[in-house]
Amino acid sequence: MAFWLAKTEPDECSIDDFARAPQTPIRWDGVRNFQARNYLGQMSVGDLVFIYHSSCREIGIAGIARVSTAAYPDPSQFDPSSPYHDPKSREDKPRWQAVDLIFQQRFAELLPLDSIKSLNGLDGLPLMQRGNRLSVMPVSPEQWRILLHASS
DNA sequence: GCCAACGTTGGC
DNA sequence: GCCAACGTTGGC
Repeated sequence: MAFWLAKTEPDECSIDDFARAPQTPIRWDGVRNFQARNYLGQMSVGDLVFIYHSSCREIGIAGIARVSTAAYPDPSQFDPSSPYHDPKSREDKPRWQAVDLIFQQRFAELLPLDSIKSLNGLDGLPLMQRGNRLSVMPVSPEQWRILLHASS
């Protein structure tokens, strides 16, 4: 089993949206960065994903979701009415992928970015680098343990 | 294939 | 709302 971190703007999709319907998978779509897409493609059913709230008042890790469906072509790329539409994508040659995530856990308190930055042992996690824009990233088992421990 | 211009991300 | 960082686009 592998570990990941995925960013989201909570106005769009937050940990509360997962918690509200804990049995209902949410499609993680709209990823339009090649490196992030490649990581999506590496996700397996059962992998755990930190849900990170970005571009909002309380920035940080809000909880955990679980991969319920591995990567498949992101339907929004074919939809001209979607903000994620990509005219370069074709049904027989999709450029972008989505996964389905399902609720796992909501942290009692969000783990703020400030706290994350003060932790030791997270060197190399792209989130730690200033100016980093990667929206889906791998988390090593050790990094996962450190972050999970800091959240409680 | 270089690189300037442009658009987007995301913390502050 | 600002702006630094950085990915993408397009002219050459």
